[in-house]
Amino acid sequence: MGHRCCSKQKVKRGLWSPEEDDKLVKHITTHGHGSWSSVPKLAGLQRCGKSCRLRWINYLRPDLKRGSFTAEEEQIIIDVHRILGNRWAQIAKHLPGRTDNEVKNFWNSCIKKKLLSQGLDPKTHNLLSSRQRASNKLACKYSSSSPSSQSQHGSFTVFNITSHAKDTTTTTNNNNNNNTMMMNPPPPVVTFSHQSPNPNTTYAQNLYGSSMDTPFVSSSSCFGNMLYESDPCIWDDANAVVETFEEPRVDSLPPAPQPQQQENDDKIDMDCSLMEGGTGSFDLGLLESTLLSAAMDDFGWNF
DNA sequence: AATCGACTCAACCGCGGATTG
DNA sequence: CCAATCCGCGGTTGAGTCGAT
Repeated sequence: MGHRCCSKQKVKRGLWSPEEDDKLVKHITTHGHGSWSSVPKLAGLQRCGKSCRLRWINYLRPDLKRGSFTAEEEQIIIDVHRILGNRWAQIAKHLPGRTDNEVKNFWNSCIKKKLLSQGLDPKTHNLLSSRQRASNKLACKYSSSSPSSQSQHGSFTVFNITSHAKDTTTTTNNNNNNNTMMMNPPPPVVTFSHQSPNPNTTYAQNLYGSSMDTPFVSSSSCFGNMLYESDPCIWDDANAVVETFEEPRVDSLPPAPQPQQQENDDKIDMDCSLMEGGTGSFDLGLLESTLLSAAMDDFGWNF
């Protein structure tokens, strides 16, 4: 076995020792990482480049924020995951100081269970069928007694959110003197004002509440045009949604697109339920900034 | 005190896309 | 073009930890 990148070398595996960390930090802070495959040799480490890269990105980077996720961060993860699916690296870009690995772990250990306990499918964010919910009762039971942060903010809603993309011109990049140390540009800052949801309010009511008095198409079209002009393929599916959209009955919610499929198709699809309450309970600012930044990454746009 | 099961999270693996020769 | 290599990503694993019994 062994990594392809370092199959010829004898490499150490497993947890990193403080000495190894020290070597890696010293090397990267003085020389930058350059080519990761050459880092182990230059830094005097018996590790493969891949392992060094991972250690640096997930643990040693100076701009990492340690500690547990805040309620705000958690909400951002849920919202962006709803849009992008399991694109952890993209999601992490909305959380300065957090890594994709951290976000992924947090999702798998906490958020997933919390969504299940809310009767929501963590993949689609849609309401689980009664059968699925029944099979998840165990998870609910677990989750309700979970010591995780949920107790701090009670039940949450994916929808009762307002968000505003803020000034994105503020830059935090202070590593200009070493381009190998450059961090990602700061993501759009997104703020939320949480509303305390009524725990008795059903998901479906949130999703297609009677407040939706603005036609779906018009509420989304301004945003749609923006991306459509840039890349029509993004909106292939969305158009399909628009064409087939009709106000669903509570018991026949349309399935949200599967994140996996989205990835395979390399498209950014949008769940029509996302457009719920086009009149305001979901602020398009977040959606806009998220999709736009994802699109910029996917298509290599630079402004 | 010992055991066990659940949970967390750092690290690894394999894959696919990009780059290079 | 094509093969080799590099890089980044998402999925998975397993050692360590913690709480319940």
